[in-house]
Amino acid sequence: MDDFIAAYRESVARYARPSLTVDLAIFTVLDSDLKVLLVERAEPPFAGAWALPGGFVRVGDAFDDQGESLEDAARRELVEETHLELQHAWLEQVGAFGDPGRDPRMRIISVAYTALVRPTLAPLVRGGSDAAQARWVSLTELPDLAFDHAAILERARKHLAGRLADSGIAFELVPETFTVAELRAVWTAILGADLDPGNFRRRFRRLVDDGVVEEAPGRRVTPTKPAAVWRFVGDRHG
Amino acid sequence: MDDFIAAYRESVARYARPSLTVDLAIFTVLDSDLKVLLVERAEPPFAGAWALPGGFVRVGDAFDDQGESLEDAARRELVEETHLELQHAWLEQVGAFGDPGRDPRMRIISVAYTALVRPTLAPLVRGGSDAAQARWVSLTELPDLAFDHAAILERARKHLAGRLADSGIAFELVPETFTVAELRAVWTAILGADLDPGNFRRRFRRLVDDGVVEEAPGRRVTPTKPAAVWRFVGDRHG
DNA sequence: TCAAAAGTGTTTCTCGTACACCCATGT
DNA sequence: ACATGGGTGTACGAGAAACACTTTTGA
Repeated sequence: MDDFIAAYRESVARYARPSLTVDLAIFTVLDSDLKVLLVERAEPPFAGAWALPGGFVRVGDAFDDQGESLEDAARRELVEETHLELQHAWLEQVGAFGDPGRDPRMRIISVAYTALVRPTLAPLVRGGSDAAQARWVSLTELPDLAFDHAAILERARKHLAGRLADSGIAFELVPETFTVAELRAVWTAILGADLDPGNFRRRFRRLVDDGVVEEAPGRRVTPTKPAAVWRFVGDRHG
Repeated sequence: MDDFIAAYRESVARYARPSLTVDLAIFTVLDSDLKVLLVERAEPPFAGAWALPGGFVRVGDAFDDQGESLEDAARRELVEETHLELQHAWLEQVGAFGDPGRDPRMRIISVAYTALVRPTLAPLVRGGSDAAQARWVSLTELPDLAFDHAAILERARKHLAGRLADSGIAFELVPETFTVAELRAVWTAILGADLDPGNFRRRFRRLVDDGVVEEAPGRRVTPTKPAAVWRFVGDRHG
């Protein structure tokens, strides 16, 4: 069997190989507005331009160590680029982007991931070592992005919107306890469209009936009538 | 600028590169049953086992030629593996699969695509040159698959089901002209659940009202009451 | 005339949408 | 007391689901 493997490594080696990266569309919601984490590139190509954080995947060819998985690479980059404890943050693959010419240096395949960061943690991101700076940018005021990152970001945003209704991702973007209005703000930010407060409340009540959320002690301090506070029940990765 | 590129090709070359393939989940509907095209592997690893058709992506590092795009590679494999004129078949990316160890030879990243073949063409597939044989296999009687192709196939099937309602893919799996019952058979095959004939007919009528389908001349020859025949209007890639 | 499938109608329930309205509270 | 946002009620319509029913054909 090892003979076969050795022989085939030889034969397969004839095919040229691309470089492999992961790029991350890391979202949060601040001020009822969907924002994405961008880094300013310090080095060419596209030095000085804004880009999605990302990096090369650690790849090996040893029989017993072929390197890290794509998702592990994405999580590693997520932690490195934010300097936060986000090992358990929600993260999902968006797809592969590999058009020739997308990186002028060489053929690079990028596997894109989307991740979510709680707004309570969002202000604490410090930026990675290899990037000049990192910044939360509203999707409504995006600068020109390096490479094909504008396309990646657009696909990531659609991916997120598509998963909103049938997964618990909205709960990833509110504090541990939250009000109905706060959750609705997340939905409107992701969908980019207003939702009727009354109708949203009814959907919310269904979640309560199903045991998905439960009332939490305490109330929000507000300049007006204080809203009830709720908590998400169960693992957030529905 | 070329200096930069040269310098960075050098620096980036430090990162090991994986091999890159595309794998295809090619579906059709035969006898009201969703089937996928499998090939019997002629060579190790997994010689003799069934697998999804696929192959290496042509990758280059020349400044002016970085090789073919992922989708081009998928289309090329689609034609090569079926020996049919399917350059314009419906085809969509499912995602990237790159777990270490998924191929025992070496680190290989596979970008999975789903494609659809019209049932009228399905019996004509001859199989690729590198595979022992190709066969349409019902999803209900799948053999063990090579590599992680079982996982890829499952994701592809879900991708298909998710796109059924909001895209015109069902029309890709019926002849140019079709009856309501034939289209319903495609839906039930993809969803794996029965649909009420009456309710489906009403949904269908809505499509007629919206101008998505129109009546076509002729009737089906059947042993019983002949059904009206319809035609899809507009480009099929909604 | 009979089976089989095409095609229609009806009833019920759920859910989205729009919108009016009451209620509680901090200022 | 009053503005503000929390929270409730209602009415309409689209559409899913279940199912009975009529119609049209070939055998």
